[in-house]
Amino acid sequence: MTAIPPNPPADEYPPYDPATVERTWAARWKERGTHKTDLTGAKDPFYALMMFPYPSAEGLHVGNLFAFTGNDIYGRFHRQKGHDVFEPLGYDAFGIHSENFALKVGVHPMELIPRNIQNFRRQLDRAGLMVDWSQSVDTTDPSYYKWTQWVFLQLFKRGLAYRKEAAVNWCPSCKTVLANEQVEHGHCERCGTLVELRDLTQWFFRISGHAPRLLANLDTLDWSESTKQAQRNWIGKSDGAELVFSVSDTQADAGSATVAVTEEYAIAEDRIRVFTTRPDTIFGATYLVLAPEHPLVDAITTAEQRVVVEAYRERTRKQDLVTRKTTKEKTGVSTGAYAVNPATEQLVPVWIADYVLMDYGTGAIMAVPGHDERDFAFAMQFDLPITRVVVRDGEHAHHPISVEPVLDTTLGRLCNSGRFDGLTVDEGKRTITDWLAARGTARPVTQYRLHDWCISRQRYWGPQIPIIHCAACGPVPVPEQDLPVILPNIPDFKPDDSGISPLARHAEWYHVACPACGAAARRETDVSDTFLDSAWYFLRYPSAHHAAAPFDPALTKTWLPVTSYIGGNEHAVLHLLYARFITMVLKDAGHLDFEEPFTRFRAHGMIIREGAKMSKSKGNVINPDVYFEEWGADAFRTYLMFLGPYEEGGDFRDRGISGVKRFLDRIWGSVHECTVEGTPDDAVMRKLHQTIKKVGEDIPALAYNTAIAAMMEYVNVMRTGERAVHRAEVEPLVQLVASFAPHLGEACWETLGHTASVFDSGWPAFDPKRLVADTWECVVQVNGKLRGKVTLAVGATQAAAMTAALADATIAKFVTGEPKKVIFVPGRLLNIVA
RNA sequence: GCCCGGAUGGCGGAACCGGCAGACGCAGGGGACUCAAAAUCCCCCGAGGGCAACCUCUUGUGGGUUCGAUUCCCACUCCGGGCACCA
Repeated sequence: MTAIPPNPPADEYPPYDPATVERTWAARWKERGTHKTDLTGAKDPFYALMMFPYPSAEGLHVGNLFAFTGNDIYGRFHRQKGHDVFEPLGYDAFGIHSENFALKVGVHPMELIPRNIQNFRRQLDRAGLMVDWSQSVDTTDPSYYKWTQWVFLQLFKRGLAYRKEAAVNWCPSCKTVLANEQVEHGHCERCGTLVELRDLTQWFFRISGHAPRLLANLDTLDWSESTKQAQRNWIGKSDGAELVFSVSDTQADAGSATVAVTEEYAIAEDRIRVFTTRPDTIFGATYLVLAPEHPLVDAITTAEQRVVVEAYRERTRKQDLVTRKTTKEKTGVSTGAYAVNPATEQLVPVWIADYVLMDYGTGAIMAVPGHDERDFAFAMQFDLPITRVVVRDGEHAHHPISVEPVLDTTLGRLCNSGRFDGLTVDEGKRTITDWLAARGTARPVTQYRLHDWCISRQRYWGPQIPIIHCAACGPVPVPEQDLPVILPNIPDFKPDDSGISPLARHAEWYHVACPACGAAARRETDVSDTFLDSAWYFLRYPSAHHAAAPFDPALTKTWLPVTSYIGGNEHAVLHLLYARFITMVLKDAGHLDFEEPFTRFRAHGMIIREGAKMSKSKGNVINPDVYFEEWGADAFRTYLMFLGPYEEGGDFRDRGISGVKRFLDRIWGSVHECTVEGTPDDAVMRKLHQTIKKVGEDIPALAYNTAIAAMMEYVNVMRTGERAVHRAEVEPLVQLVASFAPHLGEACWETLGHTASVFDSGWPAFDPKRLVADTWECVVQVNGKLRGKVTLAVGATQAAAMTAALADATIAKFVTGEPKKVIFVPGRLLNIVA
């Protein structure tokens, strides 16, 4: 055992005290304007965007901090790499969430929100983010929502904003309409209340028309695959055909259909259009089913049947999903009407059932019970004919009725399909669609699941939809020069069950002259969805002080589209889809010259705590203030980045921070103790060059946890025992660690004698020649099993390796006789196969 | 049901393009320094066997390809996320 030299005198330099260091540097950054970006003079603009927070009363969530820190490191790194980095942040402060909280605590949102923002700002300042606060946005500021209203008008002008009476999602607790995206499994995303359908006149954005572009562009974007996949699922493309069945007024005598045709029919429309992805199975379509809300239903049902149908409609309105999803049993009613299958020209009965949905396709389906699970269950229930029209190769082709539907027909061939027998499914789809199209009873159709975006909210806390309703002129846009429509400060902002915004109660605001004809008119009282506020905020940051337009053309050209966007995947189908849509529309309107706002997007993971999701009820919510206080922002930031892969998140454990704090302590110590005497150690310098390379590769890949591990490894090598650290060994390390622990980075950089910011010091270069030693350790395997190691010179031949290996007795004893085969991978291993 | 991820020590997690499984950190054990404690520094730390040199087993399960598999292929189990009576 070697003697351990005594500890160096600890009082020769100040100990690492995060509170002092962080206070000092926060003040200096402010003083020196370190975080201000030269927006007009930037040569190499790099827009590092993070999703702006909703300033809740609870204060900054550790999830926010995790997200922002990851973005901050990315931004600081690119600044060191020589880019002009712009890292803005603002507040998404409108919306139901804020309003509900204001109602709960009985404080007006106009009072509450500025208070919350102030608290957020205090916490954000403590976190050491490189945010340029001179370019912030607050969605509730009239200078911001003026332009949100302007965006609405751009859509209105292009016919992309329209009003219609529709069954919309109504949350009886929040007392407002919700977008489809805000309904989760039939429940309100915010409060969990069962959502009802209500018929109301609402404003919609025609996003569905953009579905093909929104889908196709995804292939060109550098985004997290999971996010792109979520958008693809949500847009929901299906290729198929629309087929036409004519309704027959002839009494049918078709085999198993026993329902008599009543005399009451007054058929308004004599054709039923259905959408199918399987036109090849048309010969197996033995009945039709209409959704209860289908416009033809009333015309072909008796009063008696309508009672049943009404019950189905009621169930749909109430979103009775428990009944709908747990019972496999199908409910339906026969109408007694018949339609003509365009392929077989047979009469098929028309049914009404609530397993067919009005808001997808045409609200009517052709049922192919031989090959669809739901149709099969329905046919069994009501004794409807089942025909098999696809058969797998080698199977019997003529089952009269199959006992079970044949679902996987991807490899099959058509049967019972007249002259199309023997075609594959894919051939059948094409050939049959063409054949029917020639007869005028089919056309190829692509369906999308994406619905138009309902943007009206019957609430108070949002930007007014800038429309004036005039009896003579209809809905008239508020002239652009009259924007913004200012949100009045009213005390009674609580919504009621009427479905009308509280603002309607304020006559002085509500009544207004029509901008077109001057007649008495009334203001639109709905506000727009919060997601409209956030659908364009990234366009505003560079132009935050621009009064004449929402975004300055020159600045927009310099800074957009966004270089890098980092945020949570919970916004994969809400915010991220809407932002793409709005950008596309603004491009089409000539206001932008790009149509995709975010060149690169990465979804970060989620932080859980001790294996469980953080929640107030579990009491395991992290208050960042406590950790800032106890460990310092730098250690807290670094720990958040260390606890798992950034894109996956990780498990927060209080005790884990101590390791990171120790790591920062050791850097502090090395910087203060380092010497310029002597020369740096070769092996240490080799490790340093390897570390520079590794960290420089890991940060752009968001592999922060392994970047930190690599720096820790280096510190272990550099500071082993009590060896004297050379200045050249530690100086580049300060540059590497600075983006993780920015206050410490600056302080150490200053200690090393620099006067400018470490973030303007560049990124250290590594020398490829210094990455490798002149010998390497060769792993020796015998029959694939590790049996030993030998040290070889770089460039050693296989023969030299063999000689060295066989000289080792432990290895040699496993080699019996002449080897059959030898695998030698220079730099890696030698495998002797006996 | 369909589409994405994922499963590795007591714990969080590493592992380039198929080449030493368990880097880094936490927790744990031992030691140095100290009157003592903290801090700091050093050593050990997947399981089993052996006095030891060493040996055997081990990356959710079962197969396969390969000189060699955490990594590739096939089948399956479980967990997380998206979509879902979507025709």
